[in-house]
Amino acid sequence: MSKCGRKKYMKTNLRQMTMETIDSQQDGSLPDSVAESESAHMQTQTGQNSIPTLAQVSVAGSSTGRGSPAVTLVQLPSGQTVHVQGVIQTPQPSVIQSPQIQTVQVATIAETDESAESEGVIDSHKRREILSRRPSYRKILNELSSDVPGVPKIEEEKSEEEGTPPNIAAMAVPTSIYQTSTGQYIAIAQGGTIQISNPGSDGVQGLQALTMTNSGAPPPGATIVQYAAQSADGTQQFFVPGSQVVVQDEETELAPSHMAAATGDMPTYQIRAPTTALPQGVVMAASPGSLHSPQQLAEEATRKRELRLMKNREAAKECRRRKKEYVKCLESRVAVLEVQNKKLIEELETLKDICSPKTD
DNA sequence: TACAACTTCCGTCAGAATCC
DNA sequence: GGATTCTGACGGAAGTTGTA
Repeated sequence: MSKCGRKKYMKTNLRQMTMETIDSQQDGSLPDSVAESESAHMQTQTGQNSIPTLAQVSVAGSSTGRGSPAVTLVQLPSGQTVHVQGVIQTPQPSVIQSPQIQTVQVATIAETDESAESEGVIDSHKRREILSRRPSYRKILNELSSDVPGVPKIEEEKSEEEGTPPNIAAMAVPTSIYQTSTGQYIAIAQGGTIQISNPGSDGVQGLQALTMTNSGAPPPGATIVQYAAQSADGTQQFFVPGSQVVVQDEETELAPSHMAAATGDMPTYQIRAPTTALPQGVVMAASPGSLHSPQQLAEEATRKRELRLMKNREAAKECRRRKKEYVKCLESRVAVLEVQNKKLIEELETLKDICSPKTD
């Protein structure tokens, strides 16, 4: 198969995967692609028939009760036990009872990527909240919820909650917040203080502050800070207003007149003038009023393009991450619905046995 | 071991969606 | 209505897997 053919195959596969994920709610089986990638979550497809899948999953209902997130233990045919924590809807204990509203996570016990999975469980609700902030995803999630009576719609978000990294919320009100490709947050405060926050650490401890001491006010309009994950010499650097470069260097080569802050275990940051060509993906901010020659205009256009490309690069990464999250959500929903379907069938059989007169 | 088929990830572009 | 963000589509690179 040619490369082009492969691309088409992949795209077709992706569409099929999405459709099959939805269709599988009807036939009770997971698509191969999903089952393969999500075998750690719940792999229930064991045959071609649609019914056997339902019959080979045993449920040890360990619901924690009304109002709290229920976790259902599911025994798979292979002996593997999985925790099924409600994502969208919990398996209904009875057709008579009203549905309970929950969120869903499927986690596997004793998995090799246990840490990643448990992290997904912990952050699932948070991520769903993040997803719900986007109107497009809010719509999708609402469509998912609309299938199930009793599942609440996602309400409109409060504007003050949007876009603020949790670790920076308690600090001085910054004018700009940027997230690096390594997950760090960089906040530029009004006074020129640069705050660097590691999201994994405590909100206060993860913050590092740099107070810019360089003389001269930055040119008006130069408010963009760009970050390069790693330059060729192994340092991290980003750019601040005033056509200067803040470089993180593991070796503490201090530049006394420009050094802002480097004490203790903190990484060293230096404010330098950019002496070489900018690394890929890094652009400088310039004041619109400072452009004079056509060459400068061309450079400005190039910088704008680089900035746009870098933003789009990050946006694409985030988009792909959200898409994966969305697919996982669908897969989790399939798993929960399968369990629910099995219980309903069992209950139906029980009722049939009770109600039907014996013909002996 | 070489090779093809396949998978996964990434950057970019273009258009849609959303924001202000 | 322009600016910004999001996302589908495309193509390339690198890794994995099965096979002769």
